[in-house]
Amino acid sequence: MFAKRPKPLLSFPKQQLSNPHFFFSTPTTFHTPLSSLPPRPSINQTKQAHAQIIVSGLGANASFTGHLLASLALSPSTPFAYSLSIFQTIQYPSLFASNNLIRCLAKSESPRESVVLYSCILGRNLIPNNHTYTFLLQACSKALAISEGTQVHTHVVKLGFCEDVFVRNALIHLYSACCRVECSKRVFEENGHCRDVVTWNSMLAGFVRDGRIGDAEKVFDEMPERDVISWSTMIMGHVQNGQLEEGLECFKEMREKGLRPNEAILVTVLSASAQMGLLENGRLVHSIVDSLNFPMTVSLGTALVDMYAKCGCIEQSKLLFHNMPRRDISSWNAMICGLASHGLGKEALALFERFINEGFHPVSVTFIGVLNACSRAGLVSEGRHYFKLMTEKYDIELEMEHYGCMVDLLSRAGFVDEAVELIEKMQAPPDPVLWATLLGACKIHGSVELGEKIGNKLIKLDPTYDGHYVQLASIYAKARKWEDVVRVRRLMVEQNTNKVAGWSLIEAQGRVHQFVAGDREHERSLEIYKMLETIGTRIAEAGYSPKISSVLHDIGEEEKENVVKEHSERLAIAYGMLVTKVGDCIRIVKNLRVCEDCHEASKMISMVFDREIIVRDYSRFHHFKEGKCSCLDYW
DNA sequence: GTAGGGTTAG
Repeated sequence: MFAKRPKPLLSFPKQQLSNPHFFFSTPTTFHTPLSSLPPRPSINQTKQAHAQIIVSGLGANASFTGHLLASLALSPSTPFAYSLSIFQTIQYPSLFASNNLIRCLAKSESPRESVVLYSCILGRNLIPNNHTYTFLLQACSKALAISEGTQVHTHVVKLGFCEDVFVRNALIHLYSACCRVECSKRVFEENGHCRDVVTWNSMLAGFVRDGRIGDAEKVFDEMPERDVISWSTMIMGHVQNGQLEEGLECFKEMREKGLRPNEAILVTVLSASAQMGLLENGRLVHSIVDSLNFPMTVSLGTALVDMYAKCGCIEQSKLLFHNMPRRDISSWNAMICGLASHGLGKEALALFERFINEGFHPVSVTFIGVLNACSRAGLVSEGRHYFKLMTEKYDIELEMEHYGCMVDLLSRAGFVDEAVELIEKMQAPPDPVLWATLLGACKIHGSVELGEKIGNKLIKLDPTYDGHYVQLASIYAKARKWEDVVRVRRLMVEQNTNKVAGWSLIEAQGRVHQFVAGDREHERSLEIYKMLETIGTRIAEAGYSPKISSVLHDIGEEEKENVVKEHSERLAIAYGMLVTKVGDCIRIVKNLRVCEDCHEASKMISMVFDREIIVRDYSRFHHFKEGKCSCLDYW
């Protein structure tokens, strides 16, 4: 019925699309001579079959040619020009051949063209079928052509394909790809009887893509059957939306059901373990990779390198990196950044040089690793050199993170004026984080005057963030300017700021134990505090005295000591001492930076109890061993 | 005679 319409329903933006006659010009010879096409090994077999068809005189047989197109549509690397040239040899293309050409277009670089071809189908009195719409909607999704897609939807309704599960699924996918998840939901809810696992997965992916994790979970709970794609969508949904624990929990549930994960799931859960610093969990995933005989692909290898580096096992990370059968730029980036986070600056720079010598071209992230490596190891002249190199030689655009590394490097090394100059010369308005970095350096160098200026500026910029008050107050505290400490603290209370609670976690006996300062919630709290006492006595005997300048409160010295003694990482270390064997390494992850006193205490604990303690703080790793820290007190 | 959903890494 559509073919009889004088004008097609669709109003395509023709100026951007091909001439419709292009598709149905019905030439009897090839539009593009076979010999002029560049050789593509992946379609060689199809070409050979094509040649056979021509040689055997079946070139004009529409059925053979239709099948040839169908096979070309299956190959992802077929150049569209080649498929088109075959299509154009058919004098009267059937719907079958036309559908397969739409399918070829859907996979091509110009999927939007498929609507023109569709329009030609209508003009040639061919009646589209369910296959036509599946391919056409797929093409509209790829082109993010919502306007054309919506018009195609009206045709679907008029032609009565609303109950075809393939067409419905393609519609749900189209709307979610074009950020119209409410429309996806409407299609999903209409004809509710007509659903299969793909329908549910498409709706699930739609909510995930839109960040509606709650709705996605509801769909996931309600779906009558789940396949590996349902699980991978849900796990990735959690992880990509920052719900790391939920992602790991979902993975665990999947494993309990006896399902085999795919590579994407494994990479995602490795990433979640890495972000949380959960070494035991990461190791478990690694053992699954091995036991299921997954090949060590670039993605899996990179995820493992990243996980071990972020969980404190830099040696294991290096070993895996060097044994990777193949690496890509991300593998190198992960390794360079990993080395940098462990303070192995020189090693990171040496690896970067090897990377260049092997012919790789660095990207923005590579330089974040390189500049971080310089900053964490105090390599000032190297930092200046690479900062220049990235723009002048590699033409990489400077981003806020690069400035962040440079400001940190310069100001911490004492070149505060140079850092200020760098910020002031920036073309884009500087992120307050840059000033906050400078403020941190002012604390290290005891620059009260500049710190005061920057601190007040930051407080004015964001009066609700407590971090700026804390930093400024600790600058005053270090200078023993208690009146100012009290004033800033009072201001902080008056402004009703949002306090970021500090926490530390430790994995032990298959569980994650998280502590906050002064925490008494843990089931073994009494023993933990007893252990804290023992630790305190033993390290005091060895010559430790508390560094309490980081304590804000205008309280007595003794009380200050108690406050730092109960910092979250002390509680985590004490718990670690309770539950691990003598000589075992204790691994802690915390969300804030290590305070000066805890850093000193950790060094002493490592010596007195002969324990290696590895702390991942907000910005880097600290390996405490035999009374020393890998950061050499430079952090 | 043709079909669909999910790809990770600082």
